[in-house]
Amino acid sequence: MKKINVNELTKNCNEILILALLQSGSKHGYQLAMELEEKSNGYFRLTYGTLYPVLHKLEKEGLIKGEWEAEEIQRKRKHYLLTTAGRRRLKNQKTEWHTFHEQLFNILED
Amino acid sequence: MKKINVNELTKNCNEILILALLQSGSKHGYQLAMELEEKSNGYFRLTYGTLYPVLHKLEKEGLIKGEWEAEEIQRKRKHYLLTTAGRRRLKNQKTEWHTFHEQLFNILED
DNA sequence: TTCATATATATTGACTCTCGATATATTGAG
DNA sequence: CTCAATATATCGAGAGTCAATATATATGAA
Repeated sequence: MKKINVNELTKNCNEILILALLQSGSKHGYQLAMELEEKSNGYFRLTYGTLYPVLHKLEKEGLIKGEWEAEEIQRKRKHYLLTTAGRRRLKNQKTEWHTFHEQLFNILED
Repeated sequence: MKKINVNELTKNCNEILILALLQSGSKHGYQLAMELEEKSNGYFRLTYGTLYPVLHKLEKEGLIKGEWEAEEIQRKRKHYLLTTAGRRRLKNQKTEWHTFHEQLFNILED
C-alpha cells in the first residue's frame, strides 16, 4: 500500500479535472472553465486566478501542449491538448482517486 | 446545486478524518495519528506539523472539546471529544464528500 | 452607432494548509 | 541505564487557491 499524505492527492484536484476535460479534444482556457461548470451543473468552478496558473504548470510539466490559434484571427486563444504523458497521468490519477475515496469512506463509516 | 470552489472541500480533508476517528470515543492527538495509519493500512498519515494545528483549530471552532488528563499523571495528554456541532459537521461533510466524488467521476469518466 | 455584455488571457497579493524539521519531556523495555 | 516509543508543540518554507484587477476583442441589442 502506497502511503500518502492527504494533501498530495487532494491539492491536485484542479489538474485532474482539466486533464479529464481535454480527453474529448483540445480546448482553450475559457472554454475549459465554461465546460466544467456546465458539465457539473455548476458544482465545480475554476476561477481564473487558478485556471491559468494550472494550465501553465501542466504545460511546463509536459502533460498538456498549448498552441495559439492562427494569426489571422484577432482574438488570441490558446488551445491545449493532452500529451501522452498527460493521458498516462490522468489514468493514474483516476486510480488514485478511487483508492482515496475507498480509504476515506472506510474511515468515515466507522 | 450548491456551488463549490474545488479547494473548499478538499483542503479540509484532515479535519473530517479527525472528526470521524472521534466518533468511537475521545482520543488524544498521538493516538489519532496512530489509529488513522492503522485503520487505513498506512494509506493515510497525519504528520505532527499538521495534526496539532488542526486539533487546535477544530477546538477553537467548537467542533471538538479538549481536556488534559488528570494531573496526577506526569505525561500530559489531551483528550478530545466530539461536540454536537462537530457531529453535525461530520455528517454534513460526509454528504459533501459523496457529492464531490459523484461529480468528480462524472467528469473523469467522459 | 454605440454601449453593455460576453469572450479571452493573465498577474497580483493575501490567505490557508501542509510538510519536514526541530524542540522538549516522559515512559517502558531490555 | 539507555534507547526507542510516547506525547505535544511550534517554526519556516512551499504550494495552491481565491478575489480583484488589468487588458483587449467580439457580439448583439437598442
